[in-house]
Amino acid sequence: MSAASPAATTSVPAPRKASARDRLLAAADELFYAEGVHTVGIDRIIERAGVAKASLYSTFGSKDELVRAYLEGRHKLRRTRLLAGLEAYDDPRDRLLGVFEVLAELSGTPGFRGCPFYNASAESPAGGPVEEVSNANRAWTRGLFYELARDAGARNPAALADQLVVLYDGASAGARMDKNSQAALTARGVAAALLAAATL
Amino acid sequence: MSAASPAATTSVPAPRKASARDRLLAAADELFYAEGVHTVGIDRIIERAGVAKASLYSTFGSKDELVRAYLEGRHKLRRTRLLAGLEAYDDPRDRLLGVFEVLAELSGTPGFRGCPFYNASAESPAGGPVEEVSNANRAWTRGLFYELARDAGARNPAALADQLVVLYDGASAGARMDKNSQAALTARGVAAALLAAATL
DNA sequence: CCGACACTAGACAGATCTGTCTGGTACCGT
DNA sequence: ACGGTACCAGACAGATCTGTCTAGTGTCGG
Repeated sequence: MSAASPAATTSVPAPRKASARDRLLAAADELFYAEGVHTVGIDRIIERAGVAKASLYSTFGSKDELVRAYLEGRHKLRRTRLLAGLEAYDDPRDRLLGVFEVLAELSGTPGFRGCPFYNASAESPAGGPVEEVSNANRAWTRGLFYELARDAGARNPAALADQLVVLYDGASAGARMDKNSQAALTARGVAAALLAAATL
Repeated sequence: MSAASPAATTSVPAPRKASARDRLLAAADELFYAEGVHTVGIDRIIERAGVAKASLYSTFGSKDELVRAYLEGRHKLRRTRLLAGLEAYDDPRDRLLGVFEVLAELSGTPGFRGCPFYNASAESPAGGPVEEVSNANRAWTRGLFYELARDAGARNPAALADQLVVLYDGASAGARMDKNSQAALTARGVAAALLAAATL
């Protein structure tokens, strides 16, 4: 340990500068999401990341695995963002509707282009890594809605979760296609009505 | 009418064999929808269509224009299928819900892969032909829901149409991602509840 | 000081993509 | 019989894609 010089340390975790891996993931995230995984070539990614091509292939092995890593990053980010957004609410009903508020905020930001999993899936063959991560993401979303529906006292939380998933998917797709975040608020309104009816 | 010899005629409209244009469109429709517009190359299309490359370029001019023609064909087909499906119902309420039944049937067929416009849009740059045709298709859908909502006696047909669009988008996306047409029936159920509430 | 390590720069191979061009065939109406 | 039209088969050009390989740089622990 010792360490005479200043900032001597960060013994294990953090390199002094963003690692090639992190810069690659950041560049892939921006470009893949904005333009599609198939449209964006390796060369564009390494150029934006300022990284050598050999580093990409020694780190990820193939473009497919970089795409998987990109989607896994999106999955993790989405979970933390959503859970953090729900912390603002105490009432179970507000927490459930809060999912749509997080989506409304997100879908109003300039670069919003819909669900990254659906987008990648639309241009990827079935059975690949994209489908795997997408399935995990969808299962997590449905589980979240199930728990929120149960906590809010829904009589049939599984049925309500199915309905909420439809609303969520529709709001995301609609906001993307119509370039307008209104769909998320519309979905929120419907969700509120469904919840009220499910807890009579 | 008449027709002495078998297949004697079809005077003007139909050539004795499917034209190169029609075979190209049929091949493009299958391949683009199943695998994505960017994944499928020109060579695969002309091979499946049994058509020379020169015929493709003299007919459509570019791949982009072939993609536009593919989506325009989908748009037209979707309109006729939907309107034909709604003819089965008289009651305005049934007609409105019939949209979701047509979707349920369609999303249960083997090759279903979600909305062709969304899928193409996910891998195409903004401002191109894909966006144009997509916008036309979405405007038509929303208009249809508006008319159905109005005919069914909704107090605020525009607001109800917005909700129905969200449900429709969500059902389509969910059926694609979960490989299961249940989402359309879930959406139908929600739509029925919304319609009931909107016509109290 | 030195060897391991992480990384950079870029040439290269091989495949694949869009789009063009040449040359030839079959059928059409006149 | 003939010119036009529609079409086919495939070579070709030029760009772009993924992935590999060589060679060199800088840094760090021991």
